[in-house]
Amino acid sequence: MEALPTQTARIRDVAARAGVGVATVSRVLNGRDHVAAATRERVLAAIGELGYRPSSIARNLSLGRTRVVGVVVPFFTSPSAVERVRGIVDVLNRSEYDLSLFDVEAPDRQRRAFELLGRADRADGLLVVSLVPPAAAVELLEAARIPCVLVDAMHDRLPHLVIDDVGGGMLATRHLIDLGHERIAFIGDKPPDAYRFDSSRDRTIGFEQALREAGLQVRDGYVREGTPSRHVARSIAAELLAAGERPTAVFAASDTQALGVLEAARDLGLRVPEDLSVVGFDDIEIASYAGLTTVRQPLFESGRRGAELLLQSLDGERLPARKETLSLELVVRTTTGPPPR
Amino acid sequence: MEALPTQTARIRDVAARAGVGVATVSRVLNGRDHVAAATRERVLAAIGELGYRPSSIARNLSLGRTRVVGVVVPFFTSPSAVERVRGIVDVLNRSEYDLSLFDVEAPDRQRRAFELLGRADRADGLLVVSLVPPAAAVELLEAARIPCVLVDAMHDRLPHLVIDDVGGGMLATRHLIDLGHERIAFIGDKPPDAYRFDSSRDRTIGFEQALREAGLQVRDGYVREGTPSRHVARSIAAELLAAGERPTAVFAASDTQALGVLEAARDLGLRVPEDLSVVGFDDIEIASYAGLTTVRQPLFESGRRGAELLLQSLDGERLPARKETLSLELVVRTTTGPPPR
DNA sequence: CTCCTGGTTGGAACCGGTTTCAGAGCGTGC
DNA sequence: GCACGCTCTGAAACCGGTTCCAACCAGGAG
Repeated sequence: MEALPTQTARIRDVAARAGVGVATVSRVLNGRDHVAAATRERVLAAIGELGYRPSSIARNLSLGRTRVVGVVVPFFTSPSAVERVRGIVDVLNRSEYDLSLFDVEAPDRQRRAFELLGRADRADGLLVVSLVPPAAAVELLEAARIPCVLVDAMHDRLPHLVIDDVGGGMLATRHLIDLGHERIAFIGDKPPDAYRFDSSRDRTIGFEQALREAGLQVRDGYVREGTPSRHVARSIAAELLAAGERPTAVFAASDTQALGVLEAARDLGLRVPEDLSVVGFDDIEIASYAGLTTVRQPLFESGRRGAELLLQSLDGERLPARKETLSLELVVRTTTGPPPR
Repeated sequence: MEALPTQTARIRDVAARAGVGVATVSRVLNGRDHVAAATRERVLAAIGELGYRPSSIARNLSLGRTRVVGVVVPFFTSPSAVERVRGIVDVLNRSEYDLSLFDVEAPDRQRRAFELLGRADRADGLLVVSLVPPAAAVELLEAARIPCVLVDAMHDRLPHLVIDDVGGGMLATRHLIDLGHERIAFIGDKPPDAYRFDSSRDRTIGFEQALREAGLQVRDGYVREGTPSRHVARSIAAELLAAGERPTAVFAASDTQALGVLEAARDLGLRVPEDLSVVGFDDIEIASYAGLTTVRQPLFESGRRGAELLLQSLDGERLPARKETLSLELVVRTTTGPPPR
C-alpha cells in the first residue's frame, strides 16, 4: 500500500524509482524511440506508483514555448465577437494549445491589453478579433517572432480575415431597392477609436453606392451614426420614424442595432414589414428568432479559419501578410417586404 | 545607435551591461528593497537599452506558479454561460491572473476536459461553470492543492455558488397563479449526463410545489422535458398548445426555451399574453428585447463572485466548502397577463 | 581606534523539465 | 576473431528566472 505522495513527484524521483536516468524518463514521456520495451515498462510503472505528472511549466521553459494562444477580443461588447471566439475555441480544442482570453473594453483597459500584447511572452501566437493593433505592438510581435492573425480587422503587415463590407452594404440595400423601396435610411456606428476596426463605414459606403447605382439619392438625415448598442439604435430609429416623411425601410449596420429599430417600430405601432422593412447585418443567433432579414457573415467560420491560419504559422509555415475575404449571403426572413403605398 | 537585438536579451545580459549581478537585476524588476538608487538607475538604463523583457515562463517555473486561472465551461451551449464568463473576465482583468478557457461540449470532449482538469498544472486555480467535476478530479485537485470554485453547480467538498432553483420555480409559478392561471404547463430539460448540473429538476419541483400550495393539480402531460435548445422547446410547445384543453400559461426552465414557446405561439396565431402567458428563467440579454417575463438570476454577478472567491483562495485564504446562494428576482414584462376567460 | 550593525551586493543553488553527447553492450559481416 | 555499427542509456548542460547566504562596505557607538 502506497502512501499518497504528499509532495508532487519530480522526474528525478521517477528516474530513481525506476532505476534509470532522467533522460530515459523524458524519452518515455515524449514517446521517443530508442527505449527498450522492458525499460519503458519499468518507467511507466514508476510513474503510476508515484502518481507523477510532468510540470508543464518546466516543460515550457525547456522548450521555449508556452503552448498558449492568446485571443485578444472586445469580449463584452458584441454577441458577434463571442461567436467568433466560439470558432476559435472549436479549432484550438483539437490542438495542443490552450486558449488565453484577453478582453479589451474600456479605453484604458485597451491600452493595457496592448501592453499585454507586447508582453507576448505569455503566448506563442495571437489572434486579434475586431481590433487593429498599433504599429508599436506589431513591431514587437515581429521582433519576438510571435505570429499574429487578425480576424475582422485589416493590416498590411499581418495576415487577416475580413468580409467585403462595401459589398455587404450593397447586398442589403439592393434587396430593399428591389422590393421597391426608395426612402431607405441607414443606422451605423460613429467611427470608433483608432484601435477598433471600423466596418460600419464601409457598409455605409456600400449603402450609398447601391442607392446611387439605382438612381436614388441619399436623403438628408437618412444616414445616422450611434453606437453598436440596441438602445441607442432604438432611440435613433424613434427619431427617424417620427419625422414627417419617414423612411419605409431601415438598414442597420448590425443585427443588434436592427433589433433596436424593431423595438422603435413596435413602440410607434408600426407593422413590420407592412409599414417598415428592416435589414440587419451579421446573422447572430437571435436574428432567426426575430425573423430578421439580414446579411449573414460567417462569424463562427471566421474564428475557425483564423485559428487554423495561426496554427499553420505556429507549425513553422510562413504565412503571407495577405487579406482573406469571407463570403456574405443575404438571408431573407420576415422583416422585409414591399413598401406601403 | 543601438542595433536591434536579434536575440532576446536575458537577465544576465542586463546584469553584464549594468555591471551588476543577476540578483540585483531581479530585485529591481520586482521592486524589492535593498537596491541603491544609483544602481537601480543603471539597471533600468540597461533594460531600456537592451529592450529586455523578462520571460514569464522562467519566472513561473522559479515561482512555482502559472499565474493562470482555468475556466472550465460549456461555452458553446448557452448564452447564460457566456454571461457568467463575462463576470469572471471582469474580475480577472483587474488581477494578475490570465484566463485560460477550457471549453467542454461533446461528451468525449468533456472527459478530455476533466483529464485536463487533472492536468491542472496549467493553472493555479480553477473556476468550473455549470458542471460537476467527478470525484476523481476533485481528489486530484485537493492533492495538488489547486483551489477550485464552482459556479452554478453543487459539490459538498468545494465552495460553490448556486441559486435557489426551487424558490425560483415557485416565484414564476406563483406569479402565474396570482394572475388567475390554473392550467399551467412546464417545459424543462431531461436530466443531463452526470457531469452537467441539473437545475431544471429543482425548478420543476418548485413549480409543482407552488401549484400544490395553491390547491391546484399538476395536470397530465403538462410537465415536459426536452433539451435546452430553442428549437426543441418550440416543437414541444407546439404539441402542448395544439392539445384540446391547452394550457393558458407556460413556464419554461430557461429564457432560450421560453423564446421557443413564443415562436410556437406565434406559429399557432396565439396572442401573448391575451391567449397565452409565458415565463422564462435567467433574464439573458434578449429577454428584454422579447419583453419576456422571467426570473432574473445574477449571471454576470455569479461569475464575478466566483472569481472573487477564487482569488481570495489563491491569496492564501482558506475557503470553506460552503454553498453561497445568490438571490432571484421576478421581472414582469409583457408576456404575462390574466388568462383568457 | 575597534567593534558592531544594517544596508547592498553577487555567486551559486534551485525550480523541473529536454537534449546533447559520449559510452556501453551486442549482433553482424568479412 | 575483430572491427564496425546500431540500439540503448545516463551524466551533465541548458532553458531564464528567483532567492539564500555570505561577503562587503560605511557609519555610529563605545
